[in-house]
Amino acid sequence: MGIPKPTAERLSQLARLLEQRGKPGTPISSAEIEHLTGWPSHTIRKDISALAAESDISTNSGYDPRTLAKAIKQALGFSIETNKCCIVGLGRLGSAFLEYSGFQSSPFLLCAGFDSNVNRIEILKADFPLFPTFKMKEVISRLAIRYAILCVPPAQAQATADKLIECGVTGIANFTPSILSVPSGIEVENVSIIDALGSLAARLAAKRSLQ
Amino acid sequence: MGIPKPTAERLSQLARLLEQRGKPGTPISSAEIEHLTGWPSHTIRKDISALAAESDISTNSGYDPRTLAKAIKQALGFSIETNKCCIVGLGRLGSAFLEYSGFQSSPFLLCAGFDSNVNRIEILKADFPLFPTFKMKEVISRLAIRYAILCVPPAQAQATADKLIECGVTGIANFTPSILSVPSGIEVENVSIIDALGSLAARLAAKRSLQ
DNA sequence: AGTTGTGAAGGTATTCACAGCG
DNA sequence: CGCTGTGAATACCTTCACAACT
Repeated sequence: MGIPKPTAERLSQLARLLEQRGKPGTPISSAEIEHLTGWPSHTIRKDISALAAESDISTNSGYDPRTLAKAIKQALGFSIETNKCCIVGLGRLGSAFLEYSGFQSSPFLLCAGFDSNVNRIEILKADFPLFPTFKMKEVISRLAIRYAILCVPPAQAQATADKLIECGVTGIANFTPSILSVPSGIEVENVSIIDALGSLAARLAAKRSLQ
Repeated sequence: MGIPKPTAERLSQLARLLEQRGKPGTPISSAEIEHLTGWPSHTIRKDISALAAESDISTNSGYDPRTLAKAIKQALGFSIETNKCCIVGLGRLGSAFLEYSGFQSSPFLLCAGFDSNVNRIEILKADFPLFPTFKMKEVISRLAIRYAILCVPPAQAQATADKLIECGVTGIANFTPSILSVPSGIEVENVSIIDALGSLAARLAAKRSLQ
């Protein structure tokens, strides 16, 4: 019941791939997706079958990109509601997300930024308002924000996370190298460049060892 | 044979946690790690047992943080050699990594940055040299760089990746929203804020649905 | 007591192989 | 035929339960 986590991750990336591929009219086969992504074609077919979508998704020469992308987004709940997010910590990393282009076709909406340095808030520009940290409680509850992108210095990570949770945030994308501890019911996703490089190295080492 | 991927990810984070915890002398129990991370204590014990480490790693009241951290790093190949990395694309996101503090206790060494905008290279400061893009081939092969952190605009992502691979890079941490296609033998790790938020949302939805 | 360590059981995801369809 | 779709087999990871140790 429900879509397996690894499957959901692949499908989410597949939807992005379909959009960036262009040629929305010409069908795409599981073999072509294998070539583009490296995932075996049978895995892709299984993943797609988990969508339990209508049958007009595929033809005799592959999948229809538009229909498939739509089916994926629907199955993953991307269209049901837009989830509000805020950025916390507008240093180099945090402020980089102010102009990140990837949010458009996603179910997530950036709608606030916070930093304890009032000066920064006045200098930086964004499509949504920026606030000093002491207004966090008021803004997060007023806008009903449920997700936070945490980009503060490592030493402040845990304290800031605690505060966010108190304000009603239930999901934290943690760009800090700190490991956060949170009460049950709250989810954290660690987005660490070190972990990313680590798993690259591990996979390359695994390949090496089997000749 | 070999350490399972999910286990390796948890252990890598655990090593960071042990270091940031302080008190390197006082033992830590699997129950305490469960409290800090949310991973069940039996999973942690299984993970640690996969290290096949010497027995002085644990006492009757828990694990010795220093010994455990060392054992993890060794098992994950963190100490065998330092892996050289470069940053490609020094816009907001890329330049943020120039001052990222998480590299110290990792097996990865940032040793070059590239951008096509010569002006940026002169303005930005880093502990390692920055080069214009046309020197990529020469620098990457001279320094024997094998990992790249890709931070260019999405439209240039695939072309830049192709070039990096041609230069000898075998692992790419892709911070771009683009999905890259690469030949076999090359590994890509997608580090996407959208995917991170997506998996947060999926996990929270799963929790909701089971009451 | 309170801890780790681990074989065995259970659950999930991947891979296979081939049926079915245009 | 080339393609998708899917039950069955396999491999993998997690969870359990309890023995062993201090």
